[in-house]
Order: sequence, then C-alpha cells, then structure tokens
Amino acid sequence: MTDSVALSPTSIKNALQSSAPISAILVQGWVRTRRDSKDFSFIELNDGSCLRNLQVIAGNTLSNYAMVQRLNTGASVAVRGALVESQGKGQNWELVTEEITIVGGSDESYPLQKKGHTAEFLREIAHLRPRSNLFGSVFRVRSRLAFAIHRFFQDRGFFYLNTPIITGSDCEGAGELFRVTTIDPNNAPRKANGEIDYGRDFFARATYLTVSGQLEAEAFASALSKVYTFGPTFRAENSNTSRHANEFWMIEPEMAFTDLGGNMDLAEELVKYLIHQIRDNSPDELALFAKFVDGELLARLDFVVDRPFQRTSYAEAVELLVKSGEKFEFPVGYGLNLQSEHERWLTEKHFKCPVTVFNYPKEIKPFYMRLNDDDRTVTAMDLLVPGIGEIVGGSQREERLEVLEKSMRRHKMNPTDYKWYLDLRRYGSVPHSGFGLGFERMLMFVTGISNIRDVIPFARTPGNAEF
RNA sequence: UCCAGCGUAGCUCAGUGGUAGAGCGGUCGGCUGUUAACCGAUUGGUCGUAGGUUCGAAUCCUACCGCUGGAGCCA
Repeated sequence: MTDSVALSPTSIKNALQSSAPISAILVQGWVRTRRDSKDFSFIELNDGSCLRNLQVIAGNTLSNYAMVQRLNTGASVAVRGALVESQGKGQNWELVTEEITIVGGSDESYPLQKKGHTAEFLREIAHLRPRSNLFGSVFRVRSRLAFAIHRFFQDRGFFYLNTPIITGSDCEGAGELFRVTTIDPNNAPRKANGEIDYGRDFFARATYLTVSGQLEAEAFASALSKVYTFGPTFRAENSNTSRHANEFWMIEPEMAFTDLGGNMDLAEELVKYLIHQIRDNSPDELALFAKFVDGELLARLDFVVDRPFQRTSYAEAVELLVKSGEKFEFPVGYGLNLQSEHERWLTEKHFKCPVTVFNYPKEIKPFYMRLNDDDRTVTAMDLLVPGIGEIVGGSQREERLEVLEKSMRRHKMNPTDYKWYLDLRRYGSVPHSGFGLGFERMLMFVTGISNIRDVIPFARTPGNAEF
C-alpha cells in the first residue's frame, strides 16, 4: 500500500487464531459494518479467510478519522496496528489502529446490508454475494470439499484423469447435449439433402460438450487400474428445479477388477469421508448453516456418518413401496422408474438414512451396464440421500464383448460407431465399475442449502447465463 | 416443457374496488467499549409490462415477462 506499511499482511483467520498479542500487524479486507463510539469507531473487517470478522478500533487521533467515519459497508481498507486482547465481549482479539488506508470506497448504493437477505435476492447479485456470511461460507466449504475429494482418491491409489470436455460421442444416454461448432449459422456448409454438413466443421465431425467422462475413464481404468475424473459436465436439458444446472461438476471414479459390491462400498466410503472432512475442517461454516439454513443439519450429518447405508435391490424397493400403503401420485410397479416421491419415501420415511438401490430392470437403464445372470436386471446402483434424492449413479460395466454389442443394438446404437470402446472388451477385458457423484449435490447435502444455484459461484440454468 | 404460487420503496412485507403504508437500510443530528447498538428527524414508489372492465384499479379480467416451489430428465 504505502511504504509506511512494509509489514507483510496477515489474514484475519490467522489474526483471530493468535495465541498472544502482536504489537505490529497488517490486515486487509472489506468493511462489513461500522459503529461510532465517542472517541473512536468500531469497524467489523472481513477478508473472506474465515467466517468471523476482526473488530478494528479506529481512534479519532487518526489523521484521516473524518474519512473513517464516512466509511460505508463494502469499502476496502488496509489497517496497520496492534492486535490486543479485546475489552469487550464477543471476541478475544481486536486491532487497535495505528494507520488505516482506504483502498477502495463504497457508497450507499452497496446492496448488501448487515441484516439478512433472502437467497433469491442475493442470486441477482451473484458477483457480490460471496461477501455475505452465508455465501462466503458456502464457497469456502466448496473449496474444502473439492480438496477432500482429491485427498480421498489420492490416498487410495487412484489417478486423477482429465477426460475431454469436447466430445464426439452423442449417445451416452445422459441427456441433451450442447453442440460445439465454428460453423457460421448464416453460411453453413450443406449436404446434398440440405442438412448441415458437420463433416466440414472444425473437428470434421459433429461435436458436443461432454455429458460424462465415463467412457474415456473406462479406457484409463483398463490401464492405470484406478482413476477418477473431477471436472465440468454439461447437459442441455430444460430442467427447472432446485437440483439441476446445465453446467455442473461431477466426480467419476472408475475401477478395474471391481464388481458392483466394491463399487457400492466405495461410494458409501466416499460420502462418509467427505462429511467427516467438512465436519472436522469447517466447523464455523457448519454452525452458520445449522443456525440459518437447516436446524437439523448437524444431527443428520452425524447420523449418516455413524451407521451403514441401507442397501436394497430394485425389486425389494418396489415391494416395500407397494406394501407401504402410502398414496403415491405415480404408480409403483416392477419395470417402472422410481419417481422422486418414491425415492423420497424410501430414504426419508422408511429407512431414514441414505439408501443404495441396485439391480434395476435392464429396460430402464443405459447400454453399458452389466447384464445380470437373471437376464432381466443390470448392475445399476443409485445412492439416494434424504432431502436431495439421487447423489450417486453408477454400475458395473458390461465387459463381455458380445453381450455389450447386443445391448447396444437393443438401444438402437451402431456398434461400429464405438469401435474404440469395444476394443476395451477385445483386449484384456476385465470386470470394472464406476459411478458419478454430483459435486454440487454433495455440497448441498453437506451445507443444507436447498437450491443448487446457491452452491455454484455463477450458475447456468435455462435462460440464465449472466455474469 | 408441464402444474401451482408470487411480482408494492434499496431489502423484507402489509394493503383484496375509494387520497400508496410499516419495519429495516440510507442520509442528518444526538448518545455511547460497541458488536443485527440505542434515541430523534428525514429520505424514499410509473404498485413487473401491455391491454381491458369500472365513475374510480395495487386490488377484478386477459396476455406477456420474471421469480419461487413441485413434476419430468438426471448428478
């Protein structure tokens, strides 16, 4: 800032954790609120390093005290002074100012008040909402959760794999795709029949944003044994719900020599590990969520971590639903998809804990899932959690060449379009399994935040790509 | 995309046919080691947009736009 503050800055998090007074310290941050006293002004300073603010005492002997008294919420300042034990209640330490530099002012139009705002309002000011207690906390936890995911897999011998974001496969059964093209829509090359000729597009074929890295991950699991992806995923579905976004992040582990049981074990272990990590490392943020977002959050997280998840086959789940006597809006029956209300009944009312449902009828699942010996079901698994529903979807993959080709034809796919994928079954094929964990859905579960748009920095949903 | 609900001050909301309100915020002043401070004053509006009904519409009707919740799709 100026040469009079040659100190290297200290984060507010570190300052508040100090075990002893510090005679000279420099902190930088944004003013959350200011209160005047007779001879000085209290400034609540936050730099995002932690939830808590540092109380700054700015005395009327400061040369720029008149400016300090006009500081608005939102302004940025650098403060040099002494960290001392606080005389007041509510904080252990406070900073007595020797010099304060107003870095960037703010005025009365700053939209964040020190009182609570609704999530809906803050969504409209997505560029400023990380300066609020709630959203600052959400995005600190988001970072922590991402770190925990890498740690979980790296500790277990998985290799981090970056699968392509631009993909040529358009038939993975995972929703609508966004097209990637450099063709000028007003001057597109045409085939004889008038259709656009994507063979003359940038990649000499039609290309899309990826909806899953699974197929590519299978190739690398067939070489490095255990891999995981963690990257952005795009779905062009016109979904308008609190748990769908068009751009989201997904974790997709893929393991060679692993069957459905091993797959379910890993998913359960991962979910529990992530809850533990956040429980241990983000206590202040969790306390805030418990207070303002979801009063039962901590009890639910502890409950989930403490006991094994329920596991039930699709057939058993259908039977439970039929016998429940519950009146459902949608019909229950073998061969029908489980509706949200059915999944919610299983996880929220019946088992009251996360539930893994496995072995679904082959008709309602994608082509790549391994056919069971009964010839009716495939080794699918969905992990359902209370409040959110499906958080993990996965399966053991079909590793038998002929069975896979047959399944492709049954799904009206042409096996010759998937030569490289089938090669994995031609050369050293092994039983292998994997799943997709929705990163944002996991974050919702851990924070209690009920809308996916509030756990993504700048969410993309239908009709909304501002910021 | 479908169903339902809601759009009133910067924010949260009240007002259901007869002169647009409150709290908070902001601004000014007072008081004060305060901490969602306190006390007083003050500022603030094309009632989402466009039509229609009516002597008269924030209020009733229609369409559109936006937001929220639910459904489908899935992570």
